[in-house]
Amino acid sequence: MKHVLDVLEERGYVEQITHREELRELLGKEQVTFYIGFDATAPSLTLGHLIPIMTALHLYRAGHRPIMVMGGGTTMIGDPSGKSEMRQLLQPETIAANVERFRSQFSRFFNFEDGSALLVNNAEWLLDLNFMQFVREIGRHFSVNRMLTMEAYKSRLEAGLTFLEFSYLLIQSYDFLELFRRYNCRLQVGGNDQWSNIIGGCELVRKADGESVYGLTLTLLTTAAGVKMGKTEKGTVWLDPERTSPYDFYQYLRNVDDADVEKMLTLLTFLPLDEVRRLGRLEGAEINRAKEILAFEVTKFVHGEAAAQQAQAAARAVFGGEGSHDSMPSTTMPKERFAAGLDIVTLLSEVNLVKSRSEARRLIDQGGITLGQERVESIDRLVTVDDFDGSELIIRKGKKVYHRVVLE
RNA sequence: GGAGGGAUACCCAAGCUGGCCAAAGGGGGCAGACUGUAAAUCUGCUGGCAGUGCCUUCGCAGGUUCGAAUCCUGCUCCCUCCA
Repeated sequence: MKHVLDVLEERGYVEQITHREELRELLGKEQVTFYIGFDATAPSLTLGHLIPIMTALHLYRAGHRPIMVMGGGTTMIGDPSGKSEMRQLLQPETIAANVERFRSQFSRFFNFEDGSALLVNNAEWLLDLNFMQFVREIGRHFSVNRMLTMEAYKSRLEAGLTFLEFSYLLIQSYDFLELFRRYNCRLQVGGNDQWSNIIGGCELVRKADGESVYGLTLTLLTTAAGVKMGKTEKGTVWLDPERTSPYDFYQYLRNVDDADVEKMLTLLTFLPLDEVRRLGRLEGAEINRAKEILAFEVTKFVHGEAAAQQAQAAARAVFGGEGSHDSMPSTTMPKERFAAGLDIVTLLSEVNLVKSRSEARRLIDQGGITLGQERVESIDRLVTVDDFDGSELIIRKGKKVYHRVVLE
């Protein structure tokens, strides 16, 4: 069996490692406990979080023990790394609520029941820290001179950095020490923007307890154009189906740039590399096949097979013209509403296809609305029962947004 | 605590010798054409309501004025330098 570090490197997850050879040897000879921390700044994990999750799973499958650390404590501070301005401080209740969401989302991917994987919240040991004690025992190991030269703070040293945030590095470093002491955790994995924080932790454990621990950073999910992946016009692509429906999730992946397909397949699926390479080589319209596989596999991973099947069927129905429309977003409206004809602008805003009536007018003026097969030419267009195909009417906005109105 | 600079629409950023400002320009986004549910390109749109009129908007609250993003007062937040 291939060494797990080689697998991670081959698939392009790894950005930097502290002591590569030592770590490789350690991972090869015994079960290693490692941790990945997650900021509890949002009420759901996002597409980008799949990178650390996939990495953890690769290690997990190779027999190592993951600790998924939820930042119930660290989020009280807010990591300034790479940020150009200070984050809004979150309320403790909000953080606690976010942590609970994460807890259930992580449970999809790991088995926390049998102890093969652990789920912990750093609020447990951070919230009640005593400042004097902390500064004396932990603070003395950190050089401010050194911290000031760190790339992660560069933009902040120009724009302003408060001590609150500057202390973040110590807090996260302390996490590593705590996890090392509690669980013999010897490896911290994180996004590449976490490099400074991770090194901080490694050095702290070394200085405080004289033990060797390691750090490994991951590539960030970006498009070929260098833009952070997982952001859309509607905002972030969430893993929570209530925030990003499985259909939209599927569509997001189905529509990635040609140039990104191979990378996404490598990072976000478990498909064998030779298969990924083969799919990545497809040209022209053929590459759509690879995109379908990407979308299906990742949706299945996150939302389960049934949801993935449904999303795929819905997408094919809409774009391929076959299959049923059942999974399309739809609104049920009473038949009487259309008896005298309902004006198109009102209809569009009632089914939430537009944010305002002005937007609806604009859209229609520009030929962006289609009812069934017919493009709407006038903003005065009345929609009647005759426009329905049986009891349903498919409204299309632009090329990709569909909505079904069902009569009742 | 003292001195100076700043806060403009989703973001960046003009305007700030008062009316011609719903507010230049860029980015982003949306729509159209071309396509492969791609990229690139070109075109249009991008506060709300309503057929060219009205309403809300230029950090917040007041004031001056026929009229204010533009002038005055107070407040909040941010930055820089000094203590």
